[in-house]
Amino acid sequence: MTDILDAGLLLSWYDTHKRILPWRETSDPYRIWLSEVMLQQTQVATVIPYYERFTHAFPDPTSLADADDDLVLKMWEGLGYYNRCHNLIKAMRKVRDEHRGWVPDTPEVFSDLPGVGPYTCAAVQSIAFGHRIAAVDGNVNRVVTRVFALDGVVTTAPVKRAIQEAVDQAIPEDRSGDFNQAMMELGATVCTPRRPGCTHCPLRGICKARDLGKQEAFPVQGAKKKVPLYPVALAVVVDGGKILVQKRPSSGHLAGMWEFPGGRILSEESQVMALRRCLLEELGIVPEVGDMVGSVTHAYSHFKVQLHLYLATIKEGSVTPKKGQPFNWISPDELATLAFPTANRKLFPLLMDALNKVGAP
DNA sequence: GACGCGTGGGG
DNA sequence: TCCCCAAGCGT
Repeated sequence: MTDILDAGLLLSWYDTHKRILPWRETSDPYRIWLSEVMLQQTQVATVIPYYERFTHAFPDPTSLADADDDLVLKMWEGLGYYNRCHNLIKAMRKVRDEHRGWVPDTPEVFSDLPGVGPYTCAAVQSIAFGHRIAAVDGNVNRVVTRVFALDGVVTTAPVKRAIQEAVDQAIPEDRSGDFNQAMMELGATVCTPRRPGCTHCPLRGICKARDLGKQEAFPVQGAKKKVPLYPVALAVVVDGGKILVQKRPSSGHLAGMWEFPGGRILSEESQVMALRRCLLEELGIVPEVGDMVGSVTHAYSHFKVQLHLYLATIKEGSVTPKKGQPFNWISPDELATLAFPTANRKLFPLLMDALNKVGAP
């Protein structure tokens, strides 16, 4: 590799063009860490309100470590990738119990914490403590593959090595944190996936992709597989003005979130049949299935669901979850106090309409 | 190394 | 409407 990323150029561009962001107004390692976790696979505009609420409710690692898991998850509700939240809680408890409440200031110790991978370690340790470690995220991948016209699939080992080498060489002794942020800021605001602003890019003079007129051809992505669509039947089981909600297992998909009971509709099975089967299997109850509340579709990262929600009452049996999952009878008002996945939340307004109709004279 | 893991915005 | 993508990590 003949050319090298010019750190001076990037830093002076950053000084002039960086956005004002809440986590850039602090030097608190905890807040910088919190922002980096929230920003994983998540856009700045989405993160800002969550960051503000978290820092207000939990101003330091110990206050987050001492908080109730369900409250923290409720505050994370809607941000997605909920294992980030669970790992964050675990990490803060380790900080409280093993590091006297202080965020570790060495990469070796810090990277041992749950949810801290290579990127987050490099970002926090460089920005908060000045360690000279290059952070490679999606933005950096895009900038570097364009500057050097790296035409292999970006997720393959040789390309990853080349990217790492390029930033390792370029990162300066001074202002390593600002260098990392400059690379990401450039990727986020100028060297964008589509229609990059090459004419006002500080690297326009050395960018090979621009020379070739093929900026948008980089990075080369691997083949994506298309996601399946699963039909799902759910029930609002009503009893004496209360409705039944169930807590998901503490690991896996949507860990620890609350939801309406139900499950996948098998082929050859009607929605109502599926609902009867699932409620018997999961909860040991035979329902009387009533009116449909409504349907919504929702796309997760790796599949889509079509949710069909029905009103129901218990005809036989009492609720005894097969896997010992916690459940709760709540008033409709209390739905807002529990952490629900967005797919379930889409059903809330439909449910309120349905309950008003049933309850009205 | 591949896959599981959310959500909202933009084209 | 649908596809792509965004400051990744754990298994």
